[in-house]
Order: sequence, then structure tokens, then C-alpha cells
Amino acid sequence: MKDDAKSRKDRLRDHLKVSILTLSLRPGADLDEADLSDAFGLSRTPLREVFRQLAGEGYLDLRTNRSARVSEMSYTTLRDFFLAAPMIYGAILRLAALNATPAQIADLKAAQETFKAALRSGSGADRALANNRFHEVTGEMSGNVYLLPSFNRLLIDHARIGMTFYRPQGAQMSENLSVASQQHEAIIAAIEARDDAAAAQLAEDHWNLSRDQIELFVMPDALDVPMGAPPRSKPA
Amino acid sequence: MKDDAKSRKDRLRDHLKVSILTLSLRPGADLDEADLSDAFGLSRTPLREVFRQLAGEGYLDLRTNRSARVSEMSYTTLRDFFLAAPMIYGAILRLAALNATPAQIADLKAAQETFKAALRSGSGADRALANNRFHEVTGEMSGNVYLLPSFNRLLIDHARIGMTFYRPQGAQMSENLSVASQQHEAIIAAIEARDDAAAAQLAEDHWNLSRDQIELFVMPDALDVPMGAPPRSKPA
DNA sequence: TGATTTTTTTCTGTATACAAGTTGTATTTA
DNA sequence: TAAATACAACTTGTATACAGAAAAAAATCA
Repeated sequence: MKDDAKSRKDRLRDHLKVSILTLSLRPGADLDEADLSDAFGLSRTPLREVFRQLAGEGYLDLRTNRSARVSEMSYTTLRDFFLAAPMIYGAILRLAALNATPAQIADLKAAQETFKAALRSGSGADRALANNRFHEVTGEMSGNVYLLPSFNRLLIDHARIGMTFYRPQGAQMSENLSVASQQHEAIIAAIEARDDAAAAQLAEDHWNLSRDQIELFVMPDALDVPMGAPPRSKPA
Repeated sequence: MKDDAKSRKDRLRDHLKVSILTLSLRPGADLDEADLSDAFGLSRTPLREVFRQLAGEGYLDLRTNRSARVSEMSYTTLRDFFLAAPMIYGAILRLAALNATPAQIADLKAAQETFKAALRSGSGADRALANNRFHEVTGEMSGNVYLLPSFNRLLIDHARIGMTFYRPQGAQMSENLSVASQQHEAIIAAIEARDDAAAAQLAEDHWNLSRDQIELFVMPDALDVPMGAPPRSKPA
């Protein structure tokens, strides 16, 4: 049971989280208990406990007598996401500035270094995971148990939305990512200075950047699309 | 396995939820797997799955190789609660007004009837549970998967805080409960009228009433506290 | 051939047995 | 007596076997 500090259960949990966040496991995908049981050397009992926990965190959907599924992403969820994200992100960053500990600030800087490395040489998945980790740390900093469940739920789908819409390697996107990185630095500075107003403002800016990037791909070149528009066209 | 529509698992889940919300199971209380297993005629495997789910919803805390515990309520959580509740409640009620279906409005009216019945003849626990159900329905109405996790987490502790601070049967409290009931009616009206601005305002009013009631017992007779001024003074 | 029913197979849900870990108690030692 | 250690009782974690439900495949009938 004590494998090497990290139990097989933890490894399975991490594997599923990463696979889901990077869309390696697609929304709606079925998970086979027997396969995973084999692959991770775990019996079905602990495996199903991991499923239940991940379902609670919003990674999976469980239906009785049916296989576990990666939680869905629909048009509706995107709309709900746009509605909830600015509010929660602002509140979390404001609280992060007020409550961050030195150890957490060190974590945040480390996360930002990883993010910058991923920008230089990493894959889209690496970027998404590193960005996800950065924001997870801000959540830990806020330390508010009532806001965290929603915040973490948002982060899951933000990563997945990012994987969807940040994929094409346009010049506009490189520029956006560079700005995002600068905003991360500014966020770190605001938190270190305990400047909660600045942190809240940066949350808004950071969100707007992300939102614009998403809209760029949801509404390609947003110009007079006829009727029955093509699913997606690549912007310049 | 198919007992009578409601499985033994569901019954256990409901029992634990009610016990925790009404403080019949106190924050920090240890849960014995063998006892519950006996009492509900369930083996430990499904029982532990229920534990994991309830932990995900914020009812329980799980620690490896130690017994499951009812989630704690500390001074800190109360502070975090006061911070997060107004924001989330407002957003939920606003969305509820915009998205409620006729069936959900019927549910809400039924919940309010139960609440009024509990006010007349019920115990403190009955009132807390009926009030909890009323607000749960507003959460369902909002239909926003990103806000619901935090909202439901807040509702758990709101019920528990209510059980703590609404206990003494003063005249002030009866008056407050009567006002709360009237606010519920107004909330129903605003939702039926799809008036989201009114719903948001009512959320604020309803929250303020609840907050004042809590403060009444946290700071009894809150008169000119000398040094270290009180965190907030009661509005007119 | 095509639709429908029956049978087979596969997968999920639960019970139970056992392994590993924790806590409390008794015993030893200084 | 106080601290430390060893032992015993108990509790949690995991594997496995089996029961029940859903899905897939085969067989039947029009």
C-alpha cells in the first residue's frame, strides 16, 4: 500500500485528472473499470472510490448501472461558464492577495516558471496544465472553503476550453499567451504587495483576455456569417 | 438492491445529511463504518462510497487510515462564510429568476408551504431542514453547474449555523422568522415574474436578516464594545 | 429481409475475507 | 514512578467472488 509516497490510487487520480484536463480523455468518454484496474494494478474497489471522488470534484459523471463518464461540455455549460467565471475569479484573487502565505507565494512563482517554460517549448497540453496549476495555487491562497468548490470546477473546464480554443498556432494566440504570462507576473506582484484591489483588477483583465481568445474561435472573424454557418473557420 | 425505489444507499445518504444539517451529528464527530453498516444493512463497500460522495459535497472529511468525520465548523469558516454567502446567494437568485421552470416554481411553493408549517408547529431542526430545502430549490432553478458546488456547500453550513444561533426562542427570533417567511414569498413572486433585479435585491435583504440574527447571538446585546471595535455595526 | 424476442455475454453493484495500519494497554526498564 | 517498548484489539484499505442489470448477439417469426 505504501508504494513510494504516492500510492497507486494517487497515481490513478492524477492520471485521470491530467487526461481529462488535456482532453486526452474527451468529454463524454466512457471509462472502463476493468481496463484501468489492470493498468494501475488496483482492484475495482479503490478504483471506484477514486471515481466517486473525481465525480464530486466535477471531472466525472456517474450513472447507476452504467459506466463512469468524463463530464460533458455543452453549449449551455459554456454560457454558464462565461457567467460564473469573472465573479469567482475576481473574488478568489482578491482573497489570495489578502491571505497568501510566503510558502504559497513561492509555489505560485514556481508555477509561473513552469508556465513560462511550457510557453517556450511545451505542447498545448503542457501549457494548459501549467496554467491550470498557477490558478490552482491562487485558489489555495484564497483559503475560502466556500468559494473553492466552484473555483476548482471552473478551472477544470477552463483548461478544457483552452485546449479546444487555443489550439491553432496563430500569431494572435502567441501574442495573447505572452500577455497572459505578463499578467501572471503582475498577479504575483499584487499578491506579494497584499494589494487586493489590484489583484481583483488583474483578475478582470486576465479573464477578459481569455474570453477574447475564446470568442475569437467561437465567432471566427465575426463577420456576417450567412445562415447555416460552417462549424469553424481559421482566422488570419 | 431495488428495495422500494429508494435504495438503502440513498437512505443512508439522506440520514447522514439530515443528521449533519441538524447537528444531530456534530461537526468533528467520528463515524463508525461497522455501526452504520449494521444499522442500514449495507456492507462497508457501498457505505464507503457514500462517505466519499458526501465528502465531495462538503458534509464529511476523510483522512486515510482514520475514521470519517463530520466536517468541522470553526471561527475561520464562519468568517469565510460571511464573505462568500452574499455574493453567491445573490448570483443564484438572480439566475433562478431568469431560468426557473414552472415545475421548479411549483417545487419552490411546496417547499415554502413546508417551511410555514414548520414555523407553526415544527422543531428547530424541522425549520432548518425546510428552509434548507427552499434554498436548495432556488439552486436547482439557477441551473449553473459552476455556482452550485459553492452554493450547496454554503447551504450546509448555513443550516448548521442556523441550528446553533436560532436556538433560543426569543421574541426577536420569532419576529425574524416571520420576516424570513415573508421574504420567501417575495422571492417566489420575483422568480415567477422573471424579475432578476428584484430577486437579487431580495437575496441581499434575506441575507442581511440572517446575518443580523447570527450577530445577535455572536455578540449578545451588541452595545458599545470597548476596545477592538466590533467587525460590523448593525444597519438601521 | 427486417423486426422482435430470447439468449448470451459483459459490466456494474455488493458482500465478504483478508491485509495493513492505528490505537490503547500492559509490561519492562531505568 | 515515568518513559519506552511490545503486544493485543480494533479499524481502515484492498482483493476477490458472486449477484444483478444492461448491452450485445443470436434466434425466431412475419
